[in-house]
Amino acid sequence: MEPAEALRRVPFLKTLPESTLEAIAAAGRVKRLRKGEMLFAEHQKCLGLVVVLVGAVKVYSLDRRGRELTLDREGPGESVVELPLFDGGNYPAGAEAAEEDTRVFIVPRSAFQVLMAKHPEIASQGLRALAMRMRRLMKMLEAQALHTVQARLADYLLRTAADRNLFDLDETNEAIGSRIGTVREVVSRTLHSLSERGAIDLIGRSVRILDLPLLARIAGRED
Amino acid sequence: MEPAEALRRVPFLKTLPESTLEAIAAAGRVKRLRKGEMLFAEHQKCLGLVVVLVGAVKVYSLDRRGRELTLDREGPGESVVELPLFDGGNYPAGAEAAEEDTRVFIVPRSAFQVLMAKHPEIASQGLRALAMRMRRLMKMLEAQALHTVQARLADYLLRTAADRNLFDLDETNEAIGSRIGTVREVVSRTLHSLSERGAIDLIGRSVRILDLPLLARIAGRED
DNA sequence: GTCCGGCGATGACTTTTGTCACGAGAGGAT
DNA sequence: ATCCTCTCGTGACAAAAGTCATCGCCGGAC
Repeated sequence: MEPAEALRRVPFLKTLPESTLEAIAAAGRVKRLRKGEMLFAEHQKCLGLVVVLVGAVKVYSLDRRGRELTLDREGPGESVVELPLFDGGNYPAGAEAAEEDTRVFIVPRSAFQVLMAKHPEIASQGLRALAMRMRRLMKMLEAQALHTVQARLADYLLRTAADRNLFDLDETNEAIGSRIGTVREVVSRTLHSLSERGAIDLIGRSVRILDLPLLARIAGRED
Repeated sequence: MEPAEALRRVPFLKTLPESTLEAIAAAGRVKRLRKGEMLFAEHQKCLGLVVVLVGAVKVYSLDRRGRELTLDREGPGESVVELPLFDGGNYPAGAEAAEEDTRVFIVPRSAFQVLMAKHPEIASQGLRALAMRMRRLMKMLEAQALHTVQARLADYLLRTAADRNLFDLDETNEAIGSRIGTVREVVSRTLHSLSERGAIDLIGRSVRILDLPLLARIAGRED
């Protein structure tokens, strides 16, 4: 994906005139990363506006014993942790490439600030972008604090399924664990227990939803 | 506190000219609440800009079995859950008065939007306000997912202490539990275990920090 | 082909958290 | 004073989650 095109997809930039986007695209640079390579660490100073061009970036938080919580995963055309871009603070989490040969586009914060001063609509659109992230975060927090692993995993499955009835788990149990705040063994066991309860059918890495209402109930969805 | 004064304290409004604030103050109304009375429920439509005048408002999330997680507590001059104000969605959490005879000031969202259109600096200041909340939320999420109850409680104590060496717990164990994502019994026991480990001294409801480095270590603070 | 590394499954525990039940003290209301 | 109500503390369990160790499978590297 070309930088200018990627920028055009970013929700809080897409209203800008083409010429401005191209000017911005000229002010940034591309960075290539290998899978697992760090893009930035928690507490690090803001790199600027970071947009994924190719591959994916995983945003995560670590505890000191190395256990990891995946906060987000950004694909092409998505921007990575805008937070410090807006408030001038440091990164609240770390990020690394989640795929081989990931490419990101980086525009220094100073250039972005000039842009923001000139285009006040960026702020109001940025507000929406942050608000969306915030809602996701609140859901995650609520789930961590109030739901069991089984509920969180059921929810993960429902999200991954995206209305399909049959789908593959394309993340490892380890990665799923990191997303829902547990470890690989527990993911494995819990998947099997969901299967025993008749909510899903599990063949290898493919999942068939057998009882959608049950799964939704386990996930704690009120709808 | 007078409405105009309260508005003047809100971070994303304080840059506005006095006359504008007074106009806004004239467009809103005061609502009184008794302790425990609900201000709004999760999923409810946005009331508008809500600023606490007197007392305090607790923002919380509930699971279906009634267990509660306190997300925030806003005092006089603070605004309550601005999120839906900015993105037009519904409330992501519920809120109720945390003190007897709490008073809040409510400006309908439509009036706020007119204001925002006229004063673009509200958006950029609002961005900062949301960013701050988001950082708090990320910390909470990280703590829930990766830290034990003991660590979260130690962190709570450090925050409550605010550099003092001796202080009182002015929330009940139940309320503390709701803040750190557990239940009252566990708070009680964990306080005593912190005391046994020599980190604090516990006399009634007053806490003396005996070993600050230890407490910080238990809390998982890297500094 | 053979070896290795990554991944999943699982048994056997341990630790951490949550639940239930009960008793006791403090303090306000009548 | 005498109730009530709220809150804390605690024992006894139960349940949930995490840890450790092992095994088997698969697929890629050589």
